[in-house]
Amino acid sequence: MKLTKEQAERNRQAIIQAAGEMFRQKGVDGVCLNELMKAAGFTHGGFYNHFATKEDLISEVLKDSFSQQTQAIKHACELGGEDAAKNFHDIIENYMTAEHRDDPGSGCPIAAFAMDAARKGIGMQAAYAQGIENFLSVYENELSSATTDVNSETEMGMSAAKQKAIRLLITMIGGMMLSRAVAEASPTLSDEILAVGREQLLKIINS
Amino acid sequence: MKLTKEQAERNRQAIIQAAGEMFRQKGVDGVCLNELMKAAGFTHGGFYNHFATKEDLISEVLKDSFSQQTQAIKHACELGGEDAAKNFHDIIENYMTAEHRDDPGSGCPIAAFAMDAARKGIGMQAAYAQGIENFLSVYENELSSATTDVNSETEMGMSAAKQKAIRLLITMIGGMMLSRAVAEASPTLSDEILAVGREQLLKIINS
DNA sequence: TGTACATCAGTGAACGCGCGTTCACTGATGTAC
DNA sequence: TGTACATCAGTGAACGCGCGTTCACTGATGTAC
Repeated sequence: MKLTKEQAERNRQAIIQAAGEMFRQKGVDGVCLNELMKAAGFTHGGFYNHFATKEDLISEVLKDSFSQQTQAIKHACELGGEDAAKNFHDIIENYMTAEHRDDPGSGCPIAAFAMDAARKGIGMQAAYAQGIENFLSVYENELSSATTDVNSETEMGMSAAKQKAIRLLITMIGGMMLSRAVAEASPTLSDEILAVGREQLLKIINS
Repeated sequence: MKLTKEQAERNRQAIIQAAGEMFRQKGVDGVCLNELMKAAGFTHGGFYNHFATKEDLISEVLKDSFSQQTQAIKHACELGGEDAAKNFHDIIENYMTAEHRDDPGSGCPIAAFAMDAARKGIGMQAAYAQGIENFLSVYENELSSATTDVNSETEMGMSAAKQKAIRLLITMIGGMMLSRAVAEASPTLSDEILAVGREQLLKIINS
């Protein structure tokens, strides 16, 4: 039962899509190929028609997740128009929410894959680091268009825009991961972390 | 070859200690009982003389790691004396370093166990959340002793001290996890993240 | 205080299960003539 | 354009390995008399 090239490619994308959600929810080691293929609508043996190894799928998933996220941000910024401060405000209000916290599967890959990137092999970490670099330059660009003084060098040897971008990233990822880490056991604390994180992010934007 | 009660208890502590380091390095799923017991100096079969299950060990390790960390902070604050700003300055300079980043095994359990807490069962998350609550109240206490206005309520429904403590925690954990997540693939970016995180933390202390 | 017995931390082999991976097979698609 | 054959995505059983856990056994410690 060979399929058309187009159908085969759609199936491949379906596997990547399902893996993207499940890996973000449970981690790359928390998902076995059997349940993954079942979620994508296939039996597990067919996996190796599309990918050489699980490792191979993981790097495809990382590339895919990061490019989707970067595209989404760029798109939001273009839709939002010239007012960079308002664009960031919208991004933050979308990011630091209980909905995002409770649905990692369709959420931020930087928060979801940070631990796997730190612990898995250099291949995965390289894909992850590349994703972060791209993400940061989108932020930098948008920040640079907002004000003029952010283009100046700081005593830390990087542009003020990059510094601000990293500050935002640290706070988003730290807030999201911490609020997720206590979400079930201490829902109140989890909400407080989100609220403080959001307020801190707005402070950074307006600084 | 039964041992004295004292020796048996020392051996149990040796297992917890080894597990504490290895779990922080590789995650609780990244360490098998065989290598764990070998690292502690035993054969794997003896594990169940001390713990009912791996789960059981994990919660012992969490309790132990968090109490050690809390003790260390309290101790540092007492040694440092009354100057709370200087105490926090010291804590931050110790935390946001390449040494800490490159040695998670003897480092901060909040950063090391965040992902496992989010994804493993409610038991582990409860122990983790309790550890964070304790940690936050130590910070709150120290912050309250520093200034007077931090005791005021804010519009967010929590004390200014707690708000500040959460801000510090978010930035420490976000900065450490991110810098670890790219440490091998992008050492320059990893260092930049540490530097920006440190500067941001000092800014929070002095605000 | 000495003797006999129960306890229990340690050892190392074994079990059972889940996982990543392989394999023989199917049959529709795409290609060569 | 039609026919014959190679390709290849899918299926489901099987393999091999690693892991958590169990088990029979050992022998020094701790306890009961």
